[in-house]
Amino acid sequence: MPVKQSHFDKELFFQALGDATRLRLLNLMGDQELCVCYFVEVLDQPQPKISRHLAYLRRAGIVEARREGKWMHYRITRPTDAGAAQLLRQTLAWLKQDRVMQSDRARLTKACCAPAKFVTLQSAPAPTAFARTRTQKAR
Amino acid sequence: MPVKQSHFDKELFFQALGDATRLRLLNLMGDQELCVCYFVEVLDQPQPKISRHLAYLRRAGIVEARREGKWMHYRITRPTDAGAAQLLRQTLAWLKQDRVMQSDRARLTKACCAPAKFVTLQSAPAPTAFARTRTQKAR
DNA sequence: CCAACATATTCGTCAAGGCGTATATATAAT
DNA sequence: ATTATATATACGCCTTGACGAATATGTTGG
Repeated sequence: MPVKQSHFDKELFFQALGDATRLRLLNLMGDQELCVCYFVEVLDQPQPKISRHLAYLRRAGIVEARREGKWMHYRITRPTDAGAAQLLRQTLAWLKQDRVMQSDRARLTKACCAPAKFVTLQSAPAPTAFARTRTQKAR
Repeated sequence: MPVKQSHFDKELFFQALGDATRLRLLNLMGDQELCVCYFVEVLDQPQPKISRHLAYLRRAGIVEARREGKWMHYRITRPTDAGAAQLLRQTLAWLKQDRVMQSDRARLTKACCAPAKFVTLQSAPAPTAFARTRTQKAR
């Protein structure tokens, strides 16, 4: 007898990927957890817009959020569906080849290594990947 | 010096995949060329609806069309962008695991092997994959 | 409690796109 | 030419979702 397959919504999955801002957000997250303020800073877009797109990705089951004090950290989730997981991985790899995505990542690195230069990031928590390279201002 | 990358529209690509009907159409095409009337028959949806979705896929550069007399044959195109091509291939493989997609394929096989049973398909050209298995009614 | 800060949500507006219905176009057959 | 057949497009209606602006929520520190 066949195994009851979890009904993964492929339509919703692709719709979530069908927006340039959301693709840029996913590219920035990549493998590391990121705080909202970094998205706002790096993409230079209004904070409500960023939050709305993150909420969309969350509803689609592509990202998860974790609260740490005032800050919200978003990270990419491995979808329950194996096919979706593989497609997502491959999509992220695809994005890395994109010019715009590369420069986004470059700006993120800059912001993470020298956040004091950005007024809005002075007290932001550093992403884990960069945590060791800076003095820890946030608890 | 870097090679000038063709600006493949990833947003449009994913949007094209973000619709259940279009996914079903792509699944039916798979690797073979198909005539519009088969889509209409197998999916049991109004013909204008099918045509509109095929037009969408065409605009997105995912399928190509070929006219043969009164009939239009649609087939999946290999996208110019290598990453998109791989994602598309993988998506098609993913679809094959889906219940609905499997039953769609089963109905297609039925329609192709015994089209005389379907009034609307009596004079339809058989897909190439099935051409040898039937008497050729269409030129 | 209150102020400051980070983030989320709401609201009104607008464009994209899905649908059914009707109609137009293209080709073939008579 | 006319008619039938296959497919495409146009129209009106409706929903989704993207946006900016304003406001609400949640958390920390005084």
